Amino acid sequence: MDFKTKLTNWYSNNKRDLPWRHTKNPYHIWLSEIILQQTQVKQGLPYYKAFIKHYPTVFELANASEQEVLKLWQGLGYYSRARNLHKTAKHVAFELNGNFPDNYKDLLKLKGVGDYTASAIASIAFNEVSAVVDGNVYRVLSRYFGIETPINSTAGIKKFKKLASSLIDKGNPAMFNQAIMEFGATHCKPKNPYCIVCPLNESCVALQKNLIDSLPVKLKKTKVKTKFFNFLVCIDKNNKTILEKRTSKGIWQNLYQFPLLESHKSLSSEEFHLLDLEDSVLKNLKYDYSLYNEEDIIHKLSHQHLHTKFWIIEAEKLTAKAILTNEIKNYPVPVLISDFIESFNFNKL
DNA sequence: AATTCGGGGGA
DNA sequence: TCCCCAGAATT
Repeated sequence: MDFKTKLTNWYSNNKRDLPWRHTKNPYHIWLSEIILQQTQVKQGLPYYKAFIKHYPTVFELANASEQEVLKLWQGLGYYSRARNLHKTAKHVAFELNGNFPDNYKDLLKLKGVGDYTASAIASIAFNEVSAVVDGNVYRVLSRYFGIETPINSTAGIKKFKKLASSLIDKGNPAMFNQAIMEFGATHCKPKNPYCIVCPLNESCVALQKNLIDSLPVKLKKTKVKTKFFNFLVCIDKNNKTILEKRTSKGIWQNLYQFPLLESHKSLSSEEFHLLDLEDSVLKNLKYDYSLYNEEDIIHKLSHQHLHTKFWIIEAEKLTAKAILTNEIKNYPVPVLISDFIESFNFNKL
């Protein structure tokens, strides 16, 4: 038996029952692939179900507001995926009459669709022979063939795409692509893979050479930066508060938060005045303040550690853009903010 | 070629 | 802690 036969046989006996495996609807396949980018099935599954329920077709998604889409995406991370999802839905619905492109080349033109996702949709929804290369494929192929080229180098990206293309089952590209990914996800795992009972173990180079734990090779990532965030949680006698939209580039674009002031260090309660309050929502306002958390809440992103303090600001009457605190739930917010909102009882004041 | 985008979970 | 996850876009 050759590589693809052993792999697809394993898949037939071991695949998980997942909702997007019961359809060839390009909208459903596309939605699942966007959600699953850099996201484990367990984490993405409830979001997939929620999106299908709220937006049964690409037209409902296209007609939704970006804020509503981001709210439904809240907690999943990489929010550019949600913004691009919405843009592409509008494009498909209004420019392409609701029809997704049906081939790799044209799928690649869609916002948020790169090499992996274009191959995935083309093969799974349209049976095009186009090999996917995701994190699972890198791991399976680097181990089986004993390839030490870094998977995130230009040479590695080309080599593994070419190798996967040479292995794909041209008679059933949809099954082969899903099989190799599923095999990587549940069998040829990063830690403690099931080599003893592996259908490919007789010919796996990494297993023979004891390289399982050192493959795949990956270039080291950049180091994490530390930032100090101070959120101003304003509350007035009318039970109103202030949320601001993050409009600039960077993390959490188009999500909402309490007014934010950054500092160069973690501030104590006595150092509140070190914040640049002149240019903040507190300008020309009488207020009392208190520190909600003495210890920094450290919110860890992949490339930033956010040392966070929440300052409770009580005022007589907030001006301008204040909203009722019971309306907060309508706004998409980062997990850091939603965790605070959950722990802080606005109604007690 | 490197960096920037989140958040959850495993060992 | 560190690493990984059905990667893409930007610099």
